[in-house]
Amino acid sequence: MRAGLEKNMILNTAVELADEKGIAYITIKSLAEKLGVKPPSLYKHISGLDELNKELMLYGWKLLEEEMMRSAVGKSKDDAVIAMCYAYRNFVALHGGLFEAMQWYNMYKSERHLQATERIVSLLFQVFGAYDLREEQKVHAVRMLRGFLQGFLSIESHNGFGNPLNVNDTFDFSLKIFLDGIRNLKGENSE
Amino acid sequence: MRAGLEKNMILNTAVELADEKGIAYITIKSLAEKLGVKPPSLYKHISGLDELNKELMLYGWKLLEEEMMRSAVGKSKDDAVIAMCYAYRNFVALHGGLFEAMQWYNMYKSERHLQATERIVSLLFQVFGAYDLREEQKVHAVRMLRGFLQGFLSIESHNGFGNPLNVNDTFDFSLKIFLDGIRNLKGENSE
DNA sequence: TATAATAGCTAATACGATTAGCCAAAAGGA
DNA sequence: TCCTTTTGGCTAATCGTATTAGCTATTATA
Repeated sequence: MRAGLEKNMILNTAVELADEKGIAYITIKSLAEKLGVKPPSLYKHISGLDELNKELMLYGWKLLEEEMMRSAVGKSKDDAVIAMCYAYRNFVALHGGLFEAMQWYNMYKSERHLQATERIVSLLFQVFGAYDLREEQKVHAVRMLRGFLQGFLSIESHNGFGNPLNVNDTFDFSLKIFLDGIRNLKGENSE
Repeated sequence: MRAGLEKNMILNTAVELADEKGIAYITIKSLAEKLGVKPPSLYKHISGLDELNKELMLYGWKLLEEEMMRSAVGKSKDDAVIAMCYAYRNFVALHGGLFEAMQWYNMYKSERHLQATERIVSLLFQVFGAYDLREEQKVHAVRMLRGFLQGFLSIESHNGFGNPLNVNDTFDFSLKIFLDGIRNLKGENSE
């Protein structure tokens, strides 16, 4: 009987592996084992470990995009921004390993990767359209938020915040400072 | 004649390798080659690739700490914060590979790593001491800044900001929003 | 039912990390 | 200076994982 592998099954298994044990445990060997198959069999579905990691990265960005989009449906301005940030945060909480993979493969700056992140950037950009901002202010705002989210969530997911103070509160605190700042820009907009 | 290796020479060479070509190029093989030595020779100085990566991570945090500290000497409040953020940014610009290594080895959450980052956190915390903030507000502020810097600089160093708009401006924009936000907290301090 | 395509397997290969064990260079003391 | 010890670098061997080659049974299909 055949195992009935599919590329998607392999990807999903890789995601599980990464989320459970960390990205370093994504190996052909462990994947094959988890799928109940011998290592060479995987090559009938993927070209190698490298492709797999890239697929994983793209899959992660796509999933994140969907979550963020879904979270912001029917919301605008601060509500939308906050919803999307929380969606990102929940995503990382649920998919720490996948999130790592998304970062790690930054290294291999590829066109596809840029496109994948670009979609999320557009999403954010769209939400900031509801604020009274100049174009370049929107770009700055999106970049700032991207940077903060990526760094903050990376640290959080690795338990890098030593202080026992509640991390949720810090997240809210940060979003508030950010959104207050964006709101205050309006006044400077007609200078 | 002996090659006269030293652990520090190996570390420095690894840093060069990482900064020039990326963290993935740090291998025993390439290191040995760059040092004009055969791979097994390295084991007389280091216990293996894993230790090397950990040393690299610690070395990076130490270097960054020094740079940040140096940058803030004789400064206080906004000036100090801005100086330290720029020191961080310059560090990443100069040591993209080392910065990657510092992140990558987050994976191996170790006591030494926590201690290494803790020193930088204290540094920031100390600077925020000059603001009129409650203790937990200081913690929040430091965390927010850490998150932002790590994420933003990671994206920047991988050329992840597609838009041609000047990235310096975004950095300044972000610091301004952050510092304005911190300053505004004062008013809420006695509630 | 015969044929073609293909998924999974075993065996073989490649390559980097690491270990074992040898030997000459350096260091240090008489 | 000569002897002894330490040690750094080397070659050869081992190990582990990725990947390829080539076979065969299963599945799809005409």
